[in-house]
Amino acid sequence: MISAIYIKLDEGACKKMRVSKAEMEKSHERIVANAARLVRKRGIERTSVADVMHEAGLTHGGFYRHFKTKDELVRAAMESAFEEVIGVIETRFERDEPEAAILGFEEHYLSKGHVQHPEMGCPVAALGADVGREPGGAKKAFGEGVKRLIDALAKGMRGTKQERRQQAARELAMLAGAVIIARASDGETANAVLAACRRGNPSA
Amino acid sequence: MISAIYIKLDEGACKKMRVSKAEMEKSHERIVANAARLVRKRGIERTSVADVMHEAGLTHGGFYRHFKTKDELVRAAMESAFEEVIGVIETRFERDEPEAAILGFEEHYLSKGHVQHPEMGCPVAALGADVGREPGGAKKAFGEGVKRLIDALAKGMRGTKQERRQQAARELAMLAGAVIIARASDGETANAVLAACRRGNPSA
DNA sequence: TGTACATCAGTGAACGCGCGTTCACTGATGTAC
DNA sequence: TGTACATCAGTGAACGCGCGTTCACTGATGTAC
Repeated sequence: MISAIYIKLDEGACKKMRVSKAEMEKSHERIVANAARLVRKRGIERTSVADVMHEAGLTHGGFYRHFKTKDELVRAAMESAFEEVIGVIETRFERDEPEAAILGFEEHYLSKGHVQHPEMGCPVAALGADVGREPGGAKKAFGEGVKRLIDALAKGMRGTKQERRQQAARELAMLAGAVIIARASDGETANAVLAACRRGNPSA
Repeated sequence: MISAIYIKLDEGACKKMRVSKAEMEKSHERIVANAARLVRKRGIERTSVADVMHEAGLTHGGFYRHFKTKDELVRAAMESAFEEVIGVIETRFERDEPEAAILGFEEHYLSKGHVQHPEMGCPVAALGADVGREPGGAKKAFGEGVKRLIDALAKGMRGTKQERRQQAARELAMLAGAVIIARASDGETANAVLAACRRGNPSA
């Protein structure tokens, strides 16, 4: 009798077995996409491999068919997040004049929405501090992403190539710094800092 | 014979017992000072209560005579770190003219030394991202610290009180952002961003 | 000032928990014939 | 195209580890008389 019940439960469990290559690729993309979301939301340390796999609709054991270590996943997630934000900038350049595109991006960057939703936001603000404490590999990937982000922003600046790059680097530093401060502060201080960093403000 | 050896070891162990109030206060200060150093170096999550106590010359069990939770320690450490950096600014104001003091502080902030030694540096750059993910209490203390830091910096700015505050907020955001990016990037990108944020640079 | 006793700072073992990673296993997929 | 078999994506239990926190204990400190 007990044995019969056991068998019934076992049949009901409906284990997923080997899937096709195409399905595996989809799984891989889901894992990276969810990791990119979760590491930005909770930070690298507080994002567990098991959580990422669960959000991707899988169980933790299968993780190592896709990545050798958690660190490798983090790098992939970071690169995906940089792609995302650079994509946002480039879409703006396609729609608007360079200067208007940059202004719009900056406004969006300093918005309440971006402050409250790091999971869909800039990896510089969300992961910079975390990556600073990780060993070598992540820093190289992060530096690469920052470089590309600066290059994207530089398109909307004025002056020589070097001047535009420097302007973009300063702008990125200020934007990321402001959002990090806003996320870490009470509402009043957060709003004051965000407002001060907007271009339209009186003493800009 | 074995029993005799056991007793000998036990005597040699020289357990520390209850200490005087003055000594306890010293212990408390050592705990906070080491926590302030370690959380900035390794981040809040990677700093364990046991590590902090060990660095303070104590064992982990005694921690709860000083703080109710790790979170309480983190808040105390944060406040101590803010005191430290605000102290640095005020010392500069005592020695130099306001504008020179600010320029000197900014140069120091963007220096290689500050980038490489977060444990003695600004808590905004070191802890901002971490605090953003902590529950309520820490954010209030952080916001308070940021406000005081902005007020200190505002003394070296020009214009009305509001303009000076806004200028200071923008400056702090840029400085913190630049150092966070520099710490998280490879050497080349790090230097480029730091250089771009220095006042003396050609397109500033 | 001296004595008897309660207090409590600090110790170190122990707790439950979540983590990254490993592993034996399953059975559909992919391939060689 | 059909068959037999090796491969391997995904499962879920298990591992060792470090963490925050608790606890029984120790004996010097602090206090009441």
